[in-house]
Amino acid sequence: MKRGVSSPEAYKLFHDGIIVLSEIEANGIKIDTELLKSTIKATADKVKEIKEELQTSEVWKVWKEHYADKANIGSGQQLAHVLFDIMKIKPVVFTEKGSLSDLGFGKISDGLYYKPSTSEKALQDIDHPFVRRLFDMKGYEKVGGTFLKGIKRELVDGFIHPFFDLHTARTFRSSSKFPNFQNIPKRDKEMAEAIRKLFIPREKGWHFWETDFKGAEVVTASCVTGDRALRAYVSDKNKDMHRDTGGDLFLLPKDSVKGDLRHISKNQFVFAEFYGSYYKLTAKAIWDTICREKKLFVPGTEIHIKDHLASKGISEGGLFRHDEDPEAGTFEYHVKEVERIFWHERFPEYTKWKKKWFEQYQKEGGFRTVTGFWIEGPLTKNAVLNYPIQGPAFHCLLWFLINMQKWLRKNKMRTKLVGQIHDSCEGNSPPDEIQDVLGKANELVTVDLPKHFSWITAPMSVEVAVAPPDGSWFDMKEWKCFDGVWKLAA
DNA sequence: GCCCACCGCGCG
DNA sequence: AAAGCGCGCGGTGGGC
Repeated sequence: MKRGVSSPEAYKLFHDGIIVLSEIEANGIKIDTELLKSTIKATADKVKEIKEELQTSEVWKVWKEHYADKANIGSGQQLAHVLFDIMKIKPVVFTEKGSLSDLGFGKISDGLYYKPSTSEKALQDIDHPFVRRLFDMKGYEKVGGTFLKGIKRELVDGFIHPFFDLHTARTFRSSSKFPNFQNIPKRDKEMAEAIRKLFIPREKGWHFWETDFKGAEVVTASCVTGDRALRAYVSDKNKDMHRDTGGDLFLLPKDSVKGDLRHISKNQFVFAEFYGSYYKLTAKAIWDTICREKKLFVPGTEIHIKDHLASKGISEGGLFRHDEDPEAGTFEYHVKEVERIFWHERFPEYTKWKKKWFEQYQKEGGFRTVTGFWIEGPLTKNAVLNYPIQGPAFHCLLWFLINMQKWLRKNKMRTKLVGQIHDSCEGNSPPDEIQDVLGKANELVTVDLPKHFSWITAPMSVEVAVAPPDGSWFDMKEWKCFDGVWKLAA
């Protein structure tokens, strides 16, 4: 295939893909409008209640004295001034862009200074009731202002019809808007419940369901890079790279790494490294976490992980300065070694691929994904190494949507696809179709997909979640297949 | 009143 | 040299 042009296969995937996405848009997704109304009210009340409470605080008094009728509790700039100038709290995190002669922290160049950040993460160590409560309020404002308001605005006859675009993402992923269906709260349980309860099956007695690709990007990375160790990890359910890497990070036997420690290893080291982070950033994030969390114990004991590391000679985090080498005996120094093991001993073939792939990009000015898309132009190194994985992982889902829709039509099913989130598909089914639909989903992913994409050289699998009849998106529980019958996993 | 950059934050 | 990838959206605040 000619460089500079996407392949006919890539074109066909997006051609068929945009049609199925338009059908999903037209289907739309049903909203519990009565619950929407009451949730909007409850959220607004909560915001009002907390705001009034905040306005009785000493901090607000100071704030008011300085800004008078210009005082705005939603202004980050004002908050920064109150906390860091008036109250003399020492800022530790700064925003990306500078400001001309602003607050005078950390000079960038003449007259240009970094601004202290007022994000929740930046302020998490300020143990002040006003600050804590302020972020409670911001949470409810986010729910009400972005999600509830967005749903209400787009409501048509009790349905919303989020758009799914294929022309915006540089990686050849999709995006969604009006409202964005791909950023509905999930991790924060209270937020998740407030919003996901609103999404209900389109007909009485039907199921709301979701199929997810298991580890979509990791499996794709193993195929794209050809790293055999990574392929072994995603192919064998008894192997676990987050656990093994956690053993290195926390100086524990691999078998003992589970729960929170595994979670930290996975999200703050393994995934961060795959996205191109490096030891100073990952070490700092992990050290901050273990200093903050009082209940992080060596599994099966009451020894805090920090004390455990101290017993191994690591009692300092380090300076985490990008212009200085870490000092021996610090956590930063230790993570540097864990990083070396990760890339040079655990995944050496991935490392070779990264080097080769980036050099190839520098020579050609572009590259082609395994799915045939041509990507070119000025890109950062991390982008060059991430795009060829992020795109194809989504293309697996897009192929799934196309072929699921084809099968539904051919068999005159009543089941409807109602949404898509990068590696998951949401649908609604009558009870008499749910078994066939889940069976077909499983077959498409495990059998048909690897036949279609010859680059898939590691097993793809689905995870399935289903709500009881009339249950909402929030009410879904994991289902598994037992002797050919899909049912509640537990 | 409109536009824009920036920040912050929700998701994968 | 770069330093965590990809999105959409709401609010603030400055400029016109």
